[in-house]
Amino acid sequence: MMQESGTEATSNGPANQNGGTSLESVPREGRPKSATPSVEVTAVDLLHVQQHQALQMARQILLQQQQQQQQSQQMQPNTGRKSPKINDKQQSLQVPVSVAMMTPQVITPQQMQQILQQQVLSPQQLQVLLQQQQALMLQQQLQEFYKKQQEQLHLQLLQQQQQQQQHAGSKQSKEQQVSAQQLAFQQQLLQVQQVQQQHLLNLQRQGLLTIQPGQTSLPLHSLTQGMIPAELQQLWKEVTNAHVKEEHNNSSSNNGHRGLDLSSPAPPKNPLLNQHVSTNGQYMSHKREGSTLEDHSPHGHPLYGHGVCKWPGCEAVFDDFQSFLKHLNNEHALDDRSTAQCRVQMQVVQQLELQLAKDKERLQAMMTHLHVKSTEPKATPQPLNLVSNVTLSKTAPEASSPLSLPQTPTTPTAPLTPLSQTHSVITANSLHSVGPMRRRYSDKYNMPISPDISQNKDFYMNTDVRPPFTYASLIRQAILESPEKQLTLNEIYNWFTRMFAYFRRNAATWKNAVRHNLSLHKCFVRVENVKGAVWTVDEIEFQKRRPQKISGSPALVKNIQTSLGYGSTLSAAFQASMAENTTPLYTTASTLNSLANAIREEMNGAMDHGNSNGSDSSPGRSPLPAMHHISVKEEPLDPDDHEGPLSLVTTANHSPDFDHHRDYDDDQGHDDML
DNA sequence: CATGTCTTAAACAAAC
DNA sequence: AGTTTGTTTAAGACAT
Repeated sequence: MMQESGTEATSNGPANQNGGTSLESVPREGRPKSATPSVEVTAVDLLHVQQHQALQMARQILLQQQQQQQQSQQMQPNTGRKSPKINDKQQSLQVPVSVAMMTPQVITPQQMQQILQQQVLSPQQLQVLLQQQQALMLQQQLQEFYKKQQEQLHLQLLQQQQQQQQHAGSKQSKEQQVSAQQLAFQQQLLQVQQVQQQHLLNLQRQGLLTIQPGQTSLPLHSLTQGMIPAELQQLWKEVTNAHVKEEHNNSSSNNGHRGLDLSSPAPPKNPLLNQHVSTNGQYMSHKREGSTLEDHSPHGHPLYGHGVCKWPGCEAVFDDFQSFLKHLNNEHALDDRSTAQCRVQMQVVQQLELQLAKDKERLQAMMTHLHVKSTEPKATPQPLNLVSNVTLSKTAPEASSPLSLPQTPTTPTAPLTPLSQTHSVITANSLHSVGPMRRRYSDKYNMPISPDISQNKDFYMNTDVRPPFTYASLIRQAILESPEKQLTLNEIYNWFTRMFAYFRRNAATWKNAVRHNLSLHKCFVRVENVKGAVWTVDEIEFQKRRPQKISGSPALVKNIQTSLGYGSTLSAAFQASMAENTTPLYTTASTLNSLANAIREEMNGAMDHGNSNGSDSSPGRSPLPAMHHISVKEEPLDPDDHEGPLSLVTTANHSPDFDHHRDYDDDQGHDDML
């Protein structure tokens, strides 16, 4: 119980950190409040701040790129591809002012275009950026709309008052008119509020905005804060007024005009956009269901749903479709505003499509890359194998050549891409996500981690990521990397900390684990020494301890191959170690083990690793309780002595005094070595 | 669901 | 007396 929580805590900690340092970090974290202009922290403010952050980032990147570009193409007027505005970008970057929007947060289409084209942002970032842009634009339109409404309302009220005062007893008709107008405005106001609320809700659902439920109520005041009435009014006029005839163009280009609509909050009307968004990325789901609803509307008009006009910012309510159509024709006809909206929307869609295309492309590239790699994995491991050559003892065949080299464990080989994998299956797993740790293990069971380790050496050395290998694998690697294939506990510790940034923390935990593993696994053989003891690896045991699942996996083949070529390699290793250690009795003992095991291995041949062997391997190791304190674990008194090979091993090094005496003498003899 | 592996935690003991 | 090194046991998470 306690352990569990503790476990989770420790394991989560690192995971989180990883997330934070890596891509996951979307602009939602802590950010300075200074960005918020208004005093009270409202939902809108929060939104702004978030957006601001994201945009800030994007802008910075853009700026940098701009500078670079400028440097490269300094005096060139505008080679700009599309618009001549490119020159202005520098400006607009710092104070971006899009046509209809005034707040600095908005990224101009050009900027967006650039971001997209240059792919300076990750897909996720882009996603967020786009979403936020949309949200922001909506927000702004809402602001403007509301502002305008308020002002008009004010005006109306004033007028009304004046009129009332002046013509105290004037005609009712006039009064009625006025009050009717008033009512209309109030209604509109209400609508706006609704729209806004919906919008906010949507934002919340999208994760763009995180506020407590209670806060959802509209901070209308804040919306109007800091706005310049005149400008707003004008803008609003531009955007809202103007009625002409045919809205058909719009409906025909229907898909195009909706991104920034005020009505976006309302259930979606534009399936296309939704599609894009959803195809594109992760945030969607939310408005999906809604869209189908609108089919209810008799004619399935995309701008009409639930008796509400869904034209951006309209939300007028209609009892029947006819009146809606009429309204549509009258209110939302072809004019500057509409076209402008359409244009903007088109751009949005374009960008989304562009992004989608890019992402698709990228995905394709990734897939092909990984595929290719999986087919020709050999290419990578070899050059990198300087370090892992020790691995040879296991991955015999290829290693034979590097064997001659004295390993240089410490030299940081220049690995390829850090994330490249030897075992490149294209599963999400193989992208060994930085996140959670253990789950990946099943794979690595089968695989020779060594190449992977060496390939990603730099990566693991510098990144606080938990390596996807078991302690046993790592320990083995550490030991095998050592010149003498033996390490003291402390040296193992050091290897861990040296090779993995991850193991520079929580020392108590992982050290305990290391010790535990050393003791637990038969494959680690402790050889005593004056100074204490060194640990060696019994390759055979190591191999033995994880056969089952191998079936089918390429690793299996490799393993089998390995085992076949084993004898020679091992003997080579043996020779090497012998050469290094002049008369190391203890070494001899352990190596002897290996050798014997190797022989046994060869005898058993390929089937050894398969399943047939399961019978002898597993029983062999478990029932050996007694002889733990003996320096060489190879239990001489193995109950099931059936296995010929094993008994062979046993005979080779078992005699009790062999251990003790020898240890003694050896130690002294070996001190120099150590 | 049973089983095996891996990890983490922790108690203990012997050696340093 | 405190630390290191080893050994064990227990238990939870995962994968098969």
